Amino acid sequence: MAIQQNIRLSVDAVVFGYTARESISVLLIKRTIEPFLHSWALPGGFVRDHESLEEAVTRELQTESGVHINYLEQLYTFGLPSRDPRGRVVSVAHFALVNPTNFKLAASSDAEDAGWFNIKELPDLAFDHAGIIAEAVKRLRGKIRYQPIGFELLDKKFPIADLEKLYETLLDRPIDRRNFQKKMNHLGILIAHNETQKQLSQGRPAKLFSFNEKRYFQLMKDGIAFEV
Amino acid sequence: MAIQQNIRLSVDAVVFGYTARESISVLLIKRTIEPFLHSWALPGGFVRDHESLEEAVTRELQTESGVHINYLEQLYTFGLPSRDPRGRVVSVAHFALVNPTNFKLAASSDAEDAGWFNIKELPDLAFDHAGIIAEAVKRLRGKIRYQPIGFELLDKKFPIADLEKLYETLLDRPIDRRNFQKKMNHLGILIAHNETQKQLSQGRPAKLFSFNEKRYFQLMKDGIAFEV
DNA sequence: TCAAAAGTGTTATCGTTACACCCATGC
DNA sequence: GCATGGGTGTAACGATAACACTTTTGA
Repeated sequence: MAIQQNIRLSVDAVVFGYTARESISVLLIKRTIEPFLHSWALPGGFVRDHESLEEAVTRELQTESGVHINYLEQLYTFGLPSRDPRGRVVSVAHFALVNPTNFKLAASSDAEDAGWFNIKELPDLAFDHAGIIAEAVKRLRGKIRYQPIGFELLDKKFPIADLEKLYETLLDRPIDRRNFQKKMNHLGILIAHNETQKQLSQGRPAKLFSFNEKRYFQLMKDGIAFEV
Repeated sequence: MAIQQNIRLSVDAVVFGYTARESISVLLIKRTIEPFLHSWALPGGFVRDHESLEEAVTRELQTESGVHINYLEQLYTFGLPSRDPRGRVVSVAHFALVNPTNFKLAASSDAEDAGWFNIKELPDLAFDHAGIIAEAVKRLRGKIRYQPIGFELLDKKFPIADLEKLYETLLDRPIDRRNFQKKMNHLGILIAHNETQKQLSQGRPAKLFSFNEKRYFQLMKDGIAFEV
């Protein structure tokens, strides 16, 4: 009953990182093989016979860039027959969040180079990867409406302004500091610490906060009604 | 540069239908081939070399059951190496909505039988299809929080109570009729008609409504903040 | 002492919830 | 005329939005 198929399966990952200075960035790697040799592309590769999709993504991310993944979920499967010039390759795209300050990017064997690109200044990309990133950005922007966000992207302790800037970037509009703070307090996901940020600029030093993980993950499951 | 892979790709569809009497049901077909011969399973099958994933689902649904699809989106890709006893089969599951009154189910060549099953009374299912349905139900319940729902499931004209029952079923709790109506009016997605429902039970005949499609699809894109 | 960023509270508005009586129909 | 389901409004409450002055620090 074997059905002859000529379809190969790959995985790709859209890895988002965030820093208050650099805003939201995507991890890209420079290809070392044809097609699209020397083009920027999403990290990813072919799935092996005995590994799950998630194992495949994790392996590829490890070997291509050395990131520490904080969050990983499936995004969408891209299967147009024409998306890869080598023939039929269906790719299961994934969505990942990392904190870029937690590790050094390491372009290794499979990648000529690896780097962060602001989502508003992406280079030309291999295959349909620009479309995949567009979907991932949609997902990220969408998440904000029904899940808390930030834990996987920010440092363990952070000034509340960092979180606010993250929301402002994703929503692409200004937010009232006071109301934002009130709402976060109301959600109960922030824990205040008696520490202030080491000074990196002028102005009053900011108190540091961390997430109440229990409450955070509870709300992540239950969903929130949160319009900033 | 060909990489030898022994993975086959299939598609499956979780098709939801709704009637005020029968509540939310899933379309299942009875398998005519091994493995899981004579078991109930989701409609689906292998993707052909030159068709897109969506084409593959549509084709399978057509040949296996003859449904009229009103809405189709990708759900999730299931890729555990052990999910199919025949070997490695990765399945891209889809999520579909139909109005069961629009057509007659037709079990054809590929299916011994086809039928609707209430999501609370599912039979034993082939492969990991029970898990796939569970994911689809989650998606359906989730949608209600950020998208209008009903257009693809209900008749063109319907009494508002049908829509309310749909929400009550998905939310699994009672809803206040008056507040529900006010909220729907506020959203502006309902158009009242000067017709009443043909009597099928005792009581005052209900006014019929239809959806304001333009507004409906606008809100579907923009998202809604809607807590019933 | 000035510039920069952080901390903080009140009011008005809007949306949500809770709740009960009357109306049209079939039996 | 009674049982069944449909149609409709108001008041209390809670959440959201708008808005400005004071504090701490570095230069």
